[in-house]
Amino acid sequence: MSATPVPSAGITPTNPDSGSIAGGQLTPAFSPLYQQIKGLILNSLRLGEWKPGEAIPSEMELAARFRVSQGTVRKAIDELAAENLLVRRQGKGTFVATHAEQHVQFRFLKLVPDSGTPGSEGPAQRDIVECRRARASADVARALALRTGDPVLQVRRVLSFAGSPTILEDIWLPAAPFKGLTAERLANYQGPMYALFETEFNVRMVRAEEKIRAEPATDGREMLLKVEHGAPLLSVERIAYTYKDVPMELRRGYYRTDTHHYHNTLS
Amino acid sequence: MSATPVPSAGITPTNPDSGSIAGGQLTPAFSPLYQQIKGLILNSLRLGEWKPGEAIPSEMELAARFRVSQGTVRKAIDELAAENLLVRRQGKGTFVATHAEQHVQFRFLKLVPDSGTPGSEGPAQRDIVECRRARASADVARALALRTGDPVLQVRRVLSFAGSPTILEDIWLPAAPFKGLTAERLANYQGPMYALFETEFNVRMVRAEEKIRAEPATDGREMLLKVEHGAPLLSVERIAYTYKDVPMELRRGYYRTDTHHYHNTLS
DNA sequence: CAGTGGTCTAGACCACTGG
DNA sequence: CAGTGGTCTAGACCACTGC
Repeated sequence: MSATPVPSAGITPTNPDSGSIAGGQLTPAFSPLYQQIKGLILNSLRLGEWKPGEAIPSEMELAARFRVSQGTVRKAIDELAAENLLVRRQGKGTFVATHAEQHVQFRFLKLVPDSGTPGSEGPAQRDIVECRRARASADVARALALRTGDPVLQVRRVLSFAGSPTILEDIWLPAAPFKGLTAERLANYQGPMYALFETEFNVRMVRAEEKIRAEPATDGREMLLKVEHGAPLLSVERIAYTYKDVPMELRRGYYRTDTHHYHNTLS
Repeated sequence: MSATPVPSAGITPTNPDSGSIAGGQLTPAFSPLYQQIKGLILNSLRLGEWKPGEAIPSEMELAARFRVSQGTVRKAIDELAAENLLVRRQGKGTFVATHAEQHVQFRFLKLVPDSGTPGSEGPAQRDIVECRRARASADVARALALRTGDPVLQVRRVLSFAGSPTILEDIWLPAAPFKGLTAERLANYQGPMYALFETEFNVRMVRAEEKIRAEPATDGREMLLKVEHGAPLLSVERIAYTYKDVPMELRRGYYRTDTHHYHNTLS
């Protein structure tokens, strides 16, 4: 406990990626130890060393594995938990986040009923309208980092709350990672689509960007949502990403906002 | 440095508010020291001990003042920084967040141009259409935690980007804290409205909730935004809060989304 | 009861800022 | 150069979970 300022062994806090080209970052930035630990944990997550819902090793174990102190591992996990990749549970352990849990059912769905709490209308009814193979158009290809004409899966579905069709979604997925996805498997699965992606295709959606506009109901969408032609709908274009910021889904949603609204918190 | 497990002096980590009724929380929860420190700092912020943009005392000074270790102060400040109430600047100090800074000009405005970066169209043109005293209707009163008929200020303004009217906003403010606010003072002020609130009325907006819907342009809003009657607009209802979760503003915005979109990140 | 995450301390050193 | 926030360690103890 006296003079032993030696950081540790093996890993040193300076210049983790000297000469690396990985992130596209040109700054010769200094990267603290806990960031490197965070990267190592992230790798294990991406490679599936621990599955969604499972516990990862304890902080002490990880500290031993990486030969750093518990506090350093702790800071790495703190950030991963803040990004919703991990979930800490005191007395139990740290778990890989999943979309298949009750209290995070609607983690990526910001549409809530005007009165009542999210989910108070009972479970959403999910109807698959269509599921087919297609070729990526120019925009779809750009959004999914593919090339025009690459094979994609296209899904159209309607979500209904309390019996009323409320959301129409057109979804594009790169064909390769989702090989074997059919309308049946989608229709038979109870629960969030992203939970199915986790269990069946080992694809975990981690982050998403949404562009929101007001648009008139056209092109047959008025039929599926049972609104008048030209009625205003909330258009929500989402690109969802997996761990390494790889886009894995393009989704164009059309929300009725006469009984629901999109809720957002600014801080 | 040997056996001195005594936590500190004065403040103890257990039962900060035993018997308190404040938060509506019935749990006799244990509150860690750093949370109490956070509360003390929050009080100083609310009372204006340090003004927006100013530096707060260094971590060492605060640790001495509260008689805790630097690490404990650090954790408190970490959370306040994560909530955007404070801003850390390495080598310089920790500063009270403000809406008057270049890089946070649009902290609460999520509407961005379809192409280009936020602000790339140059500064927004702000035109005050109206600013008058009124009485709170039932909804306005509920949103602002007032009683129906209480005096409020009502402001209507149009924001234009690149010369095109893009946002129409109706704003309601409780009259008392904003006594002396006039159309002239609003019109003459360059910069975000929330920055004016900080400097002139000592009101700092800290958090906001938005409800977003798609609505047709009616009631003359089509004139001010120069769109056709019935054209879809993004309706953004915002309630903005100051430090103690006190609502201080109700704002109903109508956004044109033909050249811009509301951008949101999910994680 | 052992094991987990959560809190707190004390001290050392590093990176960044500005005079 | 001194002062700030940022990193890292080591060790103690606390709160929570489940056997």
